[in-house]
Amino acid sequence: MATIAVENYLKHVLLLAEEGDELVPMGALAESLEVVPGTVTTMIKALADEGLVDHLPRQGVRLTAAGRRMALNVLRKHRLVETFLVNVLKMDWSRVHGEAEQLEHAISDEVLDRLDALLGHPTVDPHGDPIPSRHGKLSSQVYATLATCVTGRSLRIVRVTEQSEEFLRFAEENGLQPGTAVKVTDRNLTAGLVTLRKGSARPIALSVSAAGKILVEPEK
Amino acid sequence: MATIAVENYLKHVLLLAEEGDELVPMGALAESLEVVPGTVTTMIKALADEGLVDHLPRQGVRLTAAGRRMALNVLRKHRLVETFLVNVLKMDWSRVHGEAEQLEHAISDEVLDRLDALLGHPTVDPHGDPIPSRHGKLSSQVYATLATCVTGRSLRIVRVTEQSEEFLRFAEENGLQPGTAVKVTDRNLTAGLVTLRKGSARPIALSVSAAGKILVEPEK
DNA sequence: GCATTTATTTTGACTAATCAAAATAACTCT
DNA sequence: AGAGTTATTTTGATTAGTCAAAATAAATGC
Ligand SMILES: [Mn+2]
Ligand SMILES: [Mn+2]
Ligand SMILES: [Mn+2]
Ligand SMILES: [Mn+2]
Repeated sequence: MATIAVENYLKHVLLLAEEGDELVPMGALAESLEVVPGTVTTMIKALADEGLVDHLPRQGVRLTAAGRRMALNVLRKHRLVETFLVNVLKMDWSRVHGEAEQLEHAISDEVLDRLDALLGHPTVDPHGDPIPSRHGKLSSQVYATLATCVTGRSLRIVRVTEQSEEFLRFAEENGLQPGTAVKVTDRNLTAGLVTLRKGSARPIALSVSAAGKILVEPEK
Repeated sequence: MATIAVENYLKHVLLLAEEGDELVPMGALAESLEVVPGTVTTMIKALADEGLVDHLPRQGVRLTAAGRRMALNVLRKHRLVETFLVNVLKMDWSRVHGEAEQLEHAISDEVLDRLDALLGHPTVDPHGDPIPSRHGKLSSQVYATLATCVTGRSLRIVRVTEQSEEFLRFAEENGLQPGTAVKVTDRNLTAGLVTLRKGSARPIALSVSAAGKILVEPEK
């Protein structure tokens, strides 16, 4: 039986590998899990013995098929729970990440399936993060960001890739949520500033780094 | 921060004390928590140091006010989660106990409040178990059981005090759930048998010990 | 190419929770 | 009251997960 710690390690390896089977450096994993590097080395060696990851000493770690399957199941729980908390319990999208961090380890596969049905089999969570399918398929579509997209064209926000409460609250206050139509009116890389406009409302200014967290697609 | 183990210990002390502040023997706690007695002694001494229980060596254990508050909060989560699983996710009442055993440790007080509102502030769970109020009030009404009630009178089932899947499935198959009207037609204590009737349907025979798990009130 | 910096691993220690088995205290029965 | 039984506590180990700090390997800079 996977413990909570094991589930968290696997999920973080999955997220840090950012689609594809790149090696995740131990330091990145330690940072992401908020533990010291030595702890990660110890734990990863144990997970490697269980056949859940491949550990290339001094290089990094990568999920095995078995590890990936478990990680995707945890991620599916996380994102479906977030969707439930926002859509059904009407919680603020900036607060659900921490809740889901706990609940993802407490929900059985049966409850997961019923939640999925209750929610109408959503494919993305409230932040636009893709929800892995029941059979382990995870959409890996690549989107432009407000820092990299074309300017002047009408775009639709599809995802906000940042879970911090502050950022999400800020985005919400400015109506920058999945589904919103926006247009980048100006981008000054020297100043590190992106200016955009929602419909005919007053323009919004964003740092390039903040803009990079907001993914968009061309409005059809 | 209370760990999962601490929450479980406190909840089991609460349930075993059966309303009132009787001392719970260490052996009963060990049995109920499915750990060996020595483990309970160790853990209870730690909880006593934290001020969550009073430990009278060689006699037993009892919750302090602080411990009772925490235990009631866990129990409230447990029973509201069960209610959610049955009423919203339509799970079978015989399967929700195990799920709630995990979820009770993973949901925050905020989610708890929202679940409570979503469910319409229920006062009992699907088994008829009373749900502690938000402010720590737990109904301790005493009911007759099918093994002790008057015979011949029309009664209403209010609670089934047994969480085993087998028993709950059996009760469900015979329509013996909270809300159902029944009448004890015969009780033979020598044979250990109770016979009852639901409306005009065929009679149902129960052992006295099974009948003792089903609580009833006079039909008004 | 060697010295320095950085990342990773190792070592030793700690905490929470548990068990097995021995020790002890408290009942029970005659 | 003493013997035997039962419940509880103690003692010594074990496992999972963690940190601090020392050791080592790899990469970088000049
Ligand atoms: Mn988590
Ligand atoms: Mn999300
Ligand atoms: Mn529990
Ligand atoms: Mn119940």
